[in-house]
Amino acid sequence: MTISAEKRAYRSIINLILTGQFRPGDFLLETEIAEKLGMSRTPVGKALTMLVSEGFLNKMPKKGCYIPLPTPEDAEQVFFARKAVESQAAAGAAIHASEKELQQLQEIVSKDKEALASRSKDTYSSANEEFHLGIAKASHNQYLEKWVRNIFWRSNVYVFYFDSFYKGKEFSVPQKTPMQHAAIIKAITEKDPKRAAQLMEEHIQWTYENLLLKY
Amino acid sequence: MTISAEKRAYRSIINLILTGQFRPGDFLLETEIAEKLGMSRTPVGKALTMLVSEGFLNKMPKKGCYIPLPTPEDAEQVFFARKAVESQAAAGAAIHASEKELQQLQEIVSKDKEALASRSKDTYSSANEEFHLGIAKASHNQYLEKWVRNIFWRSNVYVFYFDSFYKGKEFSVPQKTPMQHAAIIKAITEKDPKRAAQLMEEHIQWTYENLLLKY
DNA sequence: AGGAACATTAATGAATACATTAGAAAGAAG
DNA sequence: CTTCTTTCTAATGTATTCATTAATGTTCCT
Repeated sequence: MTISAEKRAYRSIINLILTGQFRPGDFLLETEIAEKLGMSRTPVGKALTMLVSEGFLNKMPKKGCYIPLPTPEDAEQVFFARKAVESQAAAGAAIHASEKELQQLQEIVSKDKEALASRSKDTYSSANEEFHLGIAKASHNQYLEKWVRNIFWRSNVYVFYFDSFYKGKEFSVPQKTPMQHAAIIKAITEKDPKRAAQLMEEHIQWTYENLLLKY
Repeated sequence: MTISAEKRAYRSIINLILTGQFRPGDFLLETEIAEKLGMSRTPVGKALTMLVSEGFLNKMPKKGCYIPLPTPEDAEQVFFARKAVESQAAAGAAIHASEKELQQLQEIVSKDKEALASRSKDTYSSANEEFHLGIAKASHNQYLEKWVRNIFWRSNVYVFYFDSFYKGKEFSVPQKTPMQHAAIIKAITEKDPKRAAQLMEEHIQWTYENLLLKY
């Protein structure tokens, strides 16, 4: 089973951005990416089209696609939107999650604690992504799941962007994160949608305010 | 200023679906649409790619794009997702709407009442769309706005699909809609985000339950 | 008749070729 | 030296061509 060039392009572009090889404000040239990935412009163009329609990139007609510049206004929009969709994804998960999914979510809490101990940014990042996307998946709502995935990646641009100011300093996992995650999972397991939503909203708000402290 | 072929294709495809020329389950053939619109497959392909990534169409690799079949499960997901994003868009509008936007929203309430009087489906549809998308725009949150637009169109497929069972019968505008709309606008104007969100959620829930009665 | 192997076809997936245009660069006028 | 105009270029926008494949139909054997 060979993966399509379009999907490869899509994944690669996201990686290039999240690993900082392209930075906010940069234009992503179809021609350049196509060459780098050893494919034609066609699949690259479609991948860029997707990323634009997902709000991950902006586009200027006849000019190209670029990574939106982080601004306080956009950050506020991103985290407001995250609260909206992720809190309701958590509520949905409290209603629809299967036993197996609840079990998997429990395991993520353990990973969280390991990440806290390891003080490794990659480990933390990975556990954090599993948590948020795992809940989205457990909501069994394809629309919410898609939106959560998109806005989560978009918000990661902020996390990585601000972290770049702190290169060299020791990475500090926010201490309260694992406890907040655990509390959310608990509410979902107890099938308490209102509480799960409330806790998720507070958690994201807390993440946002934590980010603002870095200005 | 000439509009791009890609945008024309995008608009046209949405119209073809919402006007019932393509029906749920149908495959949208690039080649057929390209011919119909007098353009090549390239811009049509990109338009389809967008619609898929917006959740408006589904896609099977190497097979094509099709309009998802309406199912009770999907309808529940659509309206749950609508409640999530539209209620928070209403909250955002209560916080961020400009004076001019508030004025425009007020005018829509008048249109609503005219639509109720005219008993015209098109007039009602148009006023309804202006209301929901107008609030999304007034939220000044580009992510919520995009999601609201996408899920609103998706939910319209349901409205039109179920209405098709009632061809020939007189179209009846839901009587309570204008009052609900007016109440939401009032909350937004009074800058009461919590109340705006609550009312919007109830309005969408009511719309959903009304739809279910048609089974 | 039934079904496995093969051929046909009609669609998407991808590469290439061509058209258009925004922006840079160069040159002319003031 | 600045500013306006022109030219050039490099990128996107679109069309076209080639490759691949899922679906269907056909043949031939049992």
